[in-house]
Amino acid sequence: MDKYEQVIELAKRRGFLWNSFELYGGSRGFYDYGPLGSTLKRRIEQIWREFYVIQEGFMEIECPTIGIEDVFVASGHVGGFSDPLCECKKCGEAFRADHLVENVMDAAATLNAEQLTQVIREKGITCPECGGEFKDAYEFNLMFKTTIGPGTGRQGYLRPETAQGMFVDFQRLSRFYREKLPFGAVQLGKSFRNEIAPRQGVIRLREFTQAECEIFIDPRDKSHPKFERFADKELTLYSRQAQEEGEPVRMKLREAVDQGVIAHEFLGYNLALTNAFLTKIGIDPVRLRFRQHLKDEMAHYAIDCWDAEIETERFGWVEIVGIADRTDYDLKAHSKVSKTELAVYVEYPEPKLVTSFVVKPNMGKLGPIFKGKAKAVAEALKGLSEAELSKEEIHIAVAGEEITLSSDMVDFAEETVKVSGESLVPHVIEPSYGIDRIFYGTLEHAYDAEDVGAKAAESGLKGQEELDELESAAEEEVGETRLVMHFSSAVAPVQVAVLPLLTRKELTDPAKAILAKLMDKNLMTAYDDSGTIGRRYRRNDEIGTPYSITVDYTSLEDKTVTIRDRDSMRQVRAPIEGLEDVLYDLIYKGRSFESAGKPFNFQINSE
RNA sequence: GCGUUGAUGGUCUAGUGGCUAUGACUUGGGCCUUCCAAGCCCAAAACCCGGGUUCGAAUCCCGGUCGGCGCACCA
Repeated sequence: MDKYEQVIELAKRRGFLWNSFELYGGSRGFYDYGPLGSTLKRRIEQIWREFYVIQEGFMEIECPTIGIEDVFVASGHVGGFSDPLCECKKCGEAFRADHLVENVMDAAATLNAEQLTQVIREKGITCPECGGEFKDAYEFNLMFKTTIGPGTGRQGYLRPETAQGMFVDFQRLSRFYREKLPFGAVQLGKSFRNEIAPRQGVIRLREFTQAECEIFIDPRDKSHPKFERFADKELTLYSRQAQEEGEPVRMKLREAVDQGVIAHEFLGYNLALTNAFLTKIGIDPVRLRFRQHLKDEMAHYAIDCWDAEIETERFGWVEIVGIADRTDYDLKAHSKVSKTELAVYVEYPEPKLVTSFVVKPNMGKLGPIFKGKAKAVAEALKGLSEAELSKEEIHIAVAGEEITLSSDMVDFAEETVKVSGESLVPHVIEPSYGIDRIFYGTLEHAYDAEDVGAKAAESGLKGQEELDELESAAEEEVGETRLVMHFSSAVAPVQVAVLPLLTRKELTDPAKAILAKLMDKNLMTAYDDSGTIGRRYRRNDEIGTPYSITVDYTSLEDKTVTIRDRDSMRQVRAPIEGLEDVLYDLIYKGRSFESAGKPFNFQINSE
């Protein structure tokens, strides 16, 4: 079993991830999040909200998952999100029809399926695999189609990304933020893509969760007001140049922006923010890098684009976040299709006085004389210089006809107007997170099958004598292993387990009382009194419960319990009084485990 | 979508054209247990779906579904 299999096996068994519709044989590209998975995912999303909504101030909106056609015409998904496919009659192999045609003509990408079929027929293109003939080409659109309303209804699509919601709501958002750049909004939710062949479990789904943020910024100024926060932060950058050399480089953010590796501060800040988020939820920094899109893989309108990638054992480096400067492409596209100006008015620091030469044809006189031609005459006048307009008789040519006008038919003057600002189409910085992939990443990076003997020794839980025994035993056979999910306590689905040492009423009663206290503190708590204490610790290790509380007979005497730390397996003894606050601080405030109580050195009994 | 390969309790697995289909772990009930899984007793739980061949199919054949891999695809 490779690591992916091990992680998926555990995830399935323990209620993190299940294949959807298993009862009926399943369906590819869909996964259920079980009780623990759902909780873990929600915690990840909640931390994401802390970063983007609370810290950055980009409020969350919620738009329908079904969109109308216009939206995706504007976004380019109707036209561009489909691939023309073409299958060989003989061997059945499928090819991109436009790729087949590319060699014999230019602009193959602009043709539709019908046209492509025609070209393939005319040019006699055959299967590169077997030389067979091709069937007709057809469009495979990656969007799920549906019908809105009864009957023929209106064509609708399940959204292939959440981003469009923020673009469509741009005007409303702009007013909400009192028309002051930069502003942004986020959306967390489901998106849908009818993948041709989804694989790799949760890495490529047909229904998946995105967390996207669209930040609208002033195109003339891409500095970031909080840049200093991360300026000295070192990131692993796999820039275009680094990719040529084959080795990512560690670089401080300031250097990267100064040297032009990252296009500008705003993008750089967002790389660092992503780095901070991913690290916080437990992505291993060593297995995290930022890879720059190569020129030819970047959308034509984008200025710069970086993917956060994590290393997985089976799939190698997997993209989990895309951070792009999408310029004004999206707003302009929606502006064009909706015929609405999508821009903000930006005031200058000082109003500008703009002097210009203004020509005002006197339409009251031109109209009756020139009738239908009056407009053309007026336009011609606007093109004249001051010197020409100053003459007694003004000569112009309209549609090849010489026309002479008297000077009273036009006024002109040097005019100075005060301009206090201008309309700007903002640029968009877009961090786009694939939550399901991030979810898998936290599972794989948290997963560990560790040697218990070695771990116990490391944590000082074994005596020297036993250690020696262990060493000689280790040569013979592999020691006992325990499966541990080293979730950061911020995302762990179960935060505390309460375990009476023995299943006896005098211990279970106070244990249940403690459970109630912890629940009151809003901690996700589990109670378990079945089997031996060791088994229960292991069970909780497997689901990544960071802390376990054990009630023993000493508890009855001095009102203390032990707290066990999942990773080190060490224990401290702490008073029951105030225990909920101690745990809250351990989980949310980064309080050190050693400070939580007095050391409780119970040596593991190897009997 | 094409090719290839697989599918047995919750998990991992044994197995053969033929009686009540292995085993381990897990789970539940009980016993025992004063801090790190595998002690004892009891119990629950499976041959992916449909068709065919056959006296008889979980086993052989065909199709489907799902999983792995390769090709293609991958905002």
